[in-house]
Amino acid sequence: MAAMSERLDITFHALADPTRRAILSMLLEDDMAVTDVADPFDMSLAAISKHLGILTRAGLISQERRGRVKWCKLEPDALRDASIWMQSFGQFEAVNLDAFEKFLETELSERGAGPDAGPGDGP
Amino acid sequence: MAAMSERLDITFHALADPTRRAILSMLLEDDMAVTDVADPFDMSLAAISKHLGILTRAGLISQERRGRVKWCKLEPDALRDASIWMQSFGQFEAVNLDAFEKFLETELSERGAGPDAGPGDGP
DNA sequence: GCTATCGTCAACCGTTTGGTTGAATATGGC
DNA sequence: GCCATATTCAACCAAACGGTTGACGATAGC
Repeated sequence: MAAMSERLDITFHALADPTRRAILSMLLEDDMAVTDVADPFDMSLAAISKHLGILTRAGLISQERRGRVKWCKLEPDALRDASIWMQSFGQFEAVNLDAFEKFLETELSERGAGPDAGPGDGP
Repeated sequence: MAAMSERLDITFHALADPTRRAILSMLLEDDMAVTDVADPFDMSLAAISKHLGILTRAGLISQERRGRVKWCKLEPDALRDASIWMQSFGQFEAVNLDAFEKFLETELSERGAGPDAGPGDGP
């Protein structure tokens, strides 16, 4: 399926930039306006706007305009295809399977505890 | 952790190219020599050699020279960090959790059945 | 020792990327 | 209506990307 391949291109490319991953981390905590997203970065607003466009095209976030403010919201589902693609490479390695079992365990036991700083990778 | 961020940059960038993902798919089935990897692609050997260099630097494959032939081997462990990073964005979404539980189920039930064509995305 | 094969290197090319700046386009509040 | 705020657009820039070609360095086989 060619469309799938293109989607993976776009998704992985979007994730291959530390600024964009940091933005995703920030959005884990809450929806944010574009200006607020840009605030902690040592970079022009226009640059952040471009990054947000790339994340939006990848489906990793959605942007909704309310008044003059555009709100950015994380869309974690978009990661699923890429994540599943990646896992297909691990499925014949016992080590990797263990890693995912462990992930699920901690995921389940920590369920309900709010995020504190996201997965790291801040600016 | 800056080193972690850089590793994610390199890993995701390596995955953001259809040729490189196709190479990984091919290596799922067996280890291959550089020339054999290049064979199905409509592209120069030098170009494939560069792609293999990028995959190697990302730790996604390893290359071992035996005689005049250089063998390429998949290293699925390198995907683990990136995969775990991705999952951290899904962990507050029940839908995603379900997806991973389902993945684990099918993974466990299909264990032992050899791969037939990899996860697709061929050239 | 020749010659063919395997793979990389170096130089080049056009395109894309990630950033800048300044102007433009809403919308909101008084 | 007017000014401030929020966001994007357009043009530009240096650097990186993905590809080509041709020369080159090893190794294998005869």
